Amino acid sequence: MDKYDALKLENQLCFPLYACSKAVIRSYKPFLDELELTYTQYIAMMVLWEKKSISVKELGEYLYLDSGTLTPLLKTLEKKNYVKRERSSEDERVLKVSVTDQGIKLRDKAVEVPAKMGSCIGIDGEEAQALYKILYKLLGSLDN
Amino acid sequence: MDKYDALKLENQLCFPLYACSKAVIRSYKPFLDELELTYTQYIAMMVLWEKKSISVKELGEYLYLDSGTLTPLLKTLEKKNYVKRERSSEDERVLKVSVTDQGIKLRDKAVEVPAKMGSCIGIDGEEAQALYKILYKLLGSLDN
DNA sequence: TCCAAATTAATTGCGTACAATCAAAGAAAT
DNA sequence: ATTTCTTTGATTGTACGCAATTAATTTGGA
Repeated sequence: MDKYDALKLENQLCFPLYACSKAVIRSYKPFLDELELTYTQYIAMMVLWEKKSISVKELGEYLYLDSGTLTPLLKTLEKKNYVKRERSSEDERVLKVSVTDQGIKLRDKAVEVPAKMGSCIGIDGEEAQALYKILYKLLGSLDN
Repeated sequence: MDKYDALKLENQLCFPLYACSKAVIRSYKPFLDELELTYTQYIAMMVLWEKKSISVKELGEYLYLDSGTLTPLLKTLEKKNYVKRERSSEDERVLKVSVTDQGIKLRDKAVEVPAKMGSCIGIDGEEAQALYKILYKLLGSLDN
């Protein structure tokens, strides 16, 4: 009809993506507050729990985040005693981030979070599967 | 296998959602730079182009954003002469935002953006449709 | 060996996000 | 009319996101 139809909010794919992402992160907040973690800190801890020790660069590759975001975030996690930051002795440019004992303890509390969140989400398993698949495809096509 | 499987990044639905949202916004940047708009300013302008004049509260309802985000953003758009901000005479609490002539001109440049973006997205129409539908369902279930 | 290029974080600066609080204005009730 | 409640934005403070720049270090030639 209208030559400006393409600019209507309801005709965008980006907008529900953007709004959903924020809505989901908002839904995590009450659970993450109990762990004193923000959402971004939570996903950073996820990688750290798995890898135990990792460079800032590698961590950024997993999370699609750069040092401008990660440096202050990791300093905050260090203040909370969840991680330790130290330069690699082989290559002084590399900063290795590793989980502390406190950080490891946190994992047992955190393991409850995904189930709690799952019950907030109003789509069924099949849709979640489909969503997951399309999102990773889209991510793969945009990333680089 | 592992009792901590639920905490793996690849088992989260939230993460690709979060990463995709940022990746898409990043992809818009080169096109929006030409209009001197950020992504959030762009979607705010979308609503304003449609509605011509709207209160901050209503705008926030469309965008799922609060005044803490919108007030500084709208002041920036006002500095760029794309919008005008003035109190309603009927109810002084209400601040009406309206598009200026400059703002209306911008629409003709912006109308090219959705097509340009479309060609960046690596999923087909059917998948995009499915994604759109699931995202709005999820958004509806979380929002309140 | 020495120097240019590349790698890796840190820093800076701007623009969101959003919770929490505040203040002003209007509405509603007795 | 006075008080109370509600609505609406603005403000403040914390935490991202990310581009751009800088600094330190290592690597890879000539």
